[in-house]
Order: sequence, then structure tokens, then C-alpha cells
Amino acid sequence: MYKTIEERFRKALRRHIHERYKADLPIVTERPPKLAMGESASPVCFELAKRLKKAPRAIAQEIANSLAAVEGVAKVEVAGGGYLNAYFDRGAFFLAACAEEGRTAKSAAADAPKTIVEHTAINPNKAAHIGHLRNAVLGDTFVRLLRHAGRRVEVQNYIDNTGVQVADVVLGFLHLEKKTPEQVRELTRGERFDYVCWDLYTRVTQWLAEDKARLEMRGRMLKEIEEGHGDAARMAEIVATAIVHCHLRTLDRLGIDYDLLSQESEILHLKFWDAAFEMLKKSGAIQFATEGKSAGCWVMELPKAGGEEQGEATAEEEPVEEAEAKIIVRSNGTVTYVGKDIAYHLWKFGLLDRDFHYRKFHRHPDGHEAWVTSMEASDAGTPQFGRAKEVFNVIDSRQAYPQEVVAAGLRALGHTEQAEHLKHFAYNVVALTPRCAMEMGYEIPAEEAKRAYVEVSGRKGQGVKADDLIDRLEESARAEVDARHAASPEEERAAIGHAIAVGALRYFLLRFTRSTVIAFDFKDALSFEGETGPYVQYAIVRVNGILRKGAEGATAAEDAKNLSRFAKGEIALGGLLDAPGGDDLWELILLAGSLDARVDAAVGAQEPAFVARYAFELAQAFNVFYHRHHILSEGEAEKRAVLLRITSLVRGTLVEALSLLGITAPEKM
RNA sequence: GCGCCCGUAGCUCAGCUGGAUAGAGCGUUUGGCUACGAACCAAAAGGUCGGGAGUUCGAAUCUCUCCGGGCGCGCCA
Repeated sequence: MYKTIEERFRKALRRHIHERYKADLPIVTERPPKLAMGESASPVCFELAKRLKKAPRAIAQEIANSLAAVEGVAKVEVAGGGYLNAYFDRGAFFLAACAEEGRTAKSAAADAPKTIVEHTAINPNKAAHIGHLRNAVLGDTFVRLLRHAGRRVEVQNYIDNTGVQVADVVLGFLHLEKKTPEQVRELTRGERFDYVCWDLYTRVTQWLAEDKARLEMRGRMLKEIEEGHGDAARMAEIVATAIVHCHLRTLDRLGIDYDLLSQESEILHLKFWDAAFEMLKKSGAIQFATEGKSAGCWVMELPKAGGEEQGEATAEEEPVEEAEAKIIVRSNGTVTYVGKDIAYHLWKFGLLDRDFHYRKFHRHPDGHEAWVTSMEASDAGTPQFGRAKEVFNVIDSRQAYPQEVVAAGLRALGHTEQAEHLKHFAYNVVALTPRCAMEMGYEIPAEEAKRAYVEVSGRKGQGVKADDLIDRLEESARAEVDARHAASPEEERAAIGHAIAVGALRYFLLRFTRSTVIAFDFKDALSFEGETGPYVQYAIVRVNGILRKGAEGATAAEDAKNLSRFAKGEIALGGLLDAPGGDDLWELILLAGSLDARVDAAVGAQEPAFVARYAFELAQAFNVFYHRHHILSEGEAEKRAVLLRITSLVRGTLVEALSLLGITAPEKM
């Protein structure tokens, strides 16, 4: 609701300034620092003052005097050196926010332009860890936000099932464990196959480091896997598929769904690269290097950043440094990862003259079907995948450069619009605090122990496994639930413990903005107090308790009657909401009616953390309200109904905000 | 060397498309459960927004520079 009125205010100002002063300038508005200054304010007169060579305050006064009424705005006043402060009509806002409650989500038309979000993309060779969860939770939450904003979204998870990391584990099974593909298949049916591979991968890494000659063995294995023949390829398929199932089970615990798993094996075997290669050659986007360090390779020249090289760069520089040439095809004829990625992205945008086949792969707990790319004929009922207008890739910020290369590839092929619509949704890594790393028994060099965080090596088997962390969260949530609700059935307690664990974890990963390195520590991640998911969930549980008891109480019939009068606008709100006495109620209502503005900002900035913070702020504001007003014992009937209505408005908004974060609110906890 | 990111309270982080008195959580100290659930609330203490210069009516926010830290720049993915 807030966004609606703010936009009306801005529009009115823009039109007025255009007509009266023949000036067109962007109208910015902001929340004033204090409620006494109104709900929305514009500093536009400062800018206007420069053009008109007039005092900003005088201009503001003119505008305030002559601006036509804006729906939802009670008055506009001049403040400070020339601010225009808008004071909302509090009662009207409250009614409108209630009418809008739970209905702020827009739905996308079936033929609306499609947005593809790629996230997760965990190498299918070992268990998922905390860093992977940041990616998946960010991506999943962003998808929820986009869909809420009315976008048609397709979620893809890229599976690099033919890469060197899978080859390592295959090498381990064949040469360290002496297992046949069938024996490995048997292993995948056991418990925690992803954990088995985690340990094996570590052993292989060490084994490879002991003797460089063994790298050649891995090279041969990688080639067999890429070409798709022999025991290595069969085993790679078994391992990768089993691990992907493990990952999906882990991510299902957090409520994360996919539409399509795009596998590298299909990109290779269905010759996507060959098609892309032809396009790149024909268009001149890549060139065959005949000399220099990249001789024998196909390379792509990247436009230099910066430009204007003048004078000075004469003396000591090496002659002709071919700095910005990126190798796409190696001198042995094989394609690099970036090359494959260019082909994949051509397909995502519907620019490639071929398509995958598709099979059903995994049914999520909510019933949603995740499909996988396939070599064989497609299953019946295959949706239309790909052909996006816009693509977001959720990939950590260290991969900014290769992502730029992919975009440059599209541009070089003449697809400038698609290149612009290819967005790298970058985020920083999850590291461990030195204390946490040492608790886990890792050796940390002295100079690193002084830092705020240390990055640990997955190759050495270090890291916090996702399932272990979720297990620990569920365990400690359960202990708390058991203590509070000993009489509840086991099933119910388990469900509550699970919801709390998910709330704690997802909130923890979302409260940081994308560019922040998360220094992981069990103490913070396992906390259920303060700025956490469970704090927000608890506020909802409180609301539920109040509304439940209210509906059963002696005043229930009277409340129902007054609530229906409220809905029809028959209760005068002025006395309750208007300043000075009504400020605290109004502040809560205003915040509860601001979800639309926050979601808008979050989508615009691609920053899910904004919504996480909003949920916390609203829960906090409700807790203050809760302590200040005793709702059910309020003697004045109309006021009690209003307090109840505020309470249920807060519930509706909190539930919606949490669901955007992928967090559910239990009835009790 | 080139490029990107970061530096805000004891700690962890918001605030950055310029705007009014720089916020939150944790931690510390003190107070509040016979009222709708204390996974809560109230209060206090805690700041040269890394240093300097510039642009501006106005800078934590933009520019430059210096200092300190992280990451990227492979015929790896």
C-alpha cells in the first residue's frame, strides 16, 4: 500500500512541476527521519531551486499551496530548508492495507516474457556444504520475489556431471577402492552416499598430490567421461546422478524447488557446442591464433576496459601483450568451460538451433516436478524450457570474469539485447570464523587465525556439511520445543522443530547483503534470539494465540460485529490513529502496509536481504505494540476491535513476508 | 601490474541511485513474567562512518588520493 501512495505523490509532483515550472526532473521521495514529518518527503525543491534561481523553501511553499489533492494524502507541508512532506490519511491507509492483505502478489500470464534463474549448481561429487546453501537460498528467495512481482520464472540448476571433480571421485572408486560400477551402484543405495564421496574425494586429492604422474590417469578418465564410454563414464553417470539426488533431498529440507536440471553431458552429447562453435567462427567472434602464447587455440578478444591509452605507456612494457584474449578452444581441440557456457546461454535465450530432450527426475515434497535434460526422447507432458527474455545466474562473485566473457560472447554474435539481459547475481562466499575452524579441528596458520574469517578447503574435506548443520538446528529446536510442549504428539513437535530450523537457517543466510562475506559460526547460526528467523516466527505465534483466545472469549461476538463495521468503514479511526496519541498504532500500521515497497526495492536491487530485514522490523514493531497495549482486555469495544484488526493485519503481512523468504510460521512453537 | 569488492559501536552487520538528529542484533550493566506465550520488552553505556582532499545548499553515500584487508586475471571448472 505504501508504494501505491508514494507513487501517486510522486506522479502528482512530477505533473505539477512540469506544468507550473516547465521542468522535468526525476522526483525522488524518501521516508522522513521522524513520523512527525510525515510519511513520505521529497527534496525536489532543492534541485528545482538551482534551475529557477529561487529559494528552495519559497518554491516548496508555492507547490504546497497549489498542489491538487492526492488520493491517500491528507496534507502536504513545507519543512526544513525546503522539503515537501506528505502526511498520509491514516484511516484510509489502514482500511486499504487491510483490504490488500495477503493479495499483494501479482500473477504472471502464461505467455509473459520468461525469466530464467540459474542457481545451486553444486558439483555432483560430494555432499553439499554451507556455501552451497547460501547460493541456493539466495536463488530460491529471489525466485519467490520475482514471482511475487508477477514475473514468469523458470528455475534451472546446472549439473556439471562430466567435470574433473566427478572424475576425481570416479578415480577414487576405481583405483583406491577397486570397485566396479555395479558395486558403486550398490553403495548409492546405502546411507549418505554424498558423505562417502566427500571423504573419498579428500583421499583422492591427497593421492593425486603424492605423484604427479597420476594426473595423467585422471586426464584419461576425464576424456572417457566426456566422450561417454567405458567403465569410467558409466560410473560417473552413477555417481553424479546419485549425488544430485542427495543434493535435492538436502535442499528439499529447505523448501527449494527446481524446474529443470541442465546437465553438461547433454550439452556435450547433443552437440550444443558444435553448433555454437560454428556460429562463433562464422561471425568472427573468435579467431584462430597462429602465434603468441595462445598459438593453436581459438580465442575471443575482449574489449579492453578503460580505454584512452596515452603517452606514457611507451617504455618498459612488453611488446604487444595480448592481454585480453580468452581461450575458448584449446590447441588440442577441446572446448573450455566458458565455451560450453556460451553454448548453454545461447540455448537459454533461444538462440541455438537445437534443444534437449527431457525426462522427469524428482518430485519435490510440494508435488512440483523437477525435470532433467536427456539424450532420449522426452517424457509426455514436457513443458517448454528455455527461450528466456532475461537470465539471472546466481554464482559467487569470484566468477565475475568468466560471466563477463559469456556476455561478451553473446555480444560478439550480435545479440546485444540478450547480453544486456544476462545478469550475474553475484554474492560473496561463506567462510568460517577462525574460532569455528579450530573447533572443527582444522589447522589454521597463525597469521590467518587473526583474520575475521578463514576460507577452508573443500578438497581437504573441510567445511560445514549442509545436512549436519540442518540436523544440529533441528536437534536444538526440538530440545526447546520438547521443553515447552511436552504433551504434544511427536509428529507435531518434529514439524515445529523443522520449521524453526529452516527459519533460523534461511534467515541467517539472507540477513547479510550479497557482497558481505559471511563468517560462519555455529553460535550465530544456531541462535533463535535477536535478529533471527525464529524471532519473527515467534511474533506470529503470539498473534495466533491472541486471535485464537480472542475468538473464544466473552467479547467474541461483539468483536466480530465491530470488525465487520470496521471493514465497512463505520468505525471512526481519527481519534485512535491521529497524532499525537495515535502515533504508535499508526507506525505499526504504516510498516505493516509497506511490504509492497520493500519487495519492490528488493527486486530492483536484487537484494533478498531487504525483505528479511523488513520481516524482522515488523516483528519487532509488533512486539513493542504487544507490550504496550493489552489487546484482549481493552475495555472500549471499538478500540479493541481496531487493535485486533491491526494484529491480524500484522499476521497476514508477516506470514507473506516469511513465505517470500521460504519460511513457514508454525501455529505454536 | 590491471580489474572488482570491502573498511561504520567491543563483536557481527544495516544504512550507499547524495538529504533532515548515523541504526539493529549480539555482548556488557540495570529493571520487568498472578494480564493476550519472557524464543519477549524497557533503560543505560558504547561512533574522528579507515586517513586526507575535492564536488555540493547538503557527503557514511559521489570523485580523487593514500593506508589496511579480500578476491579475480590458467590451454581448471
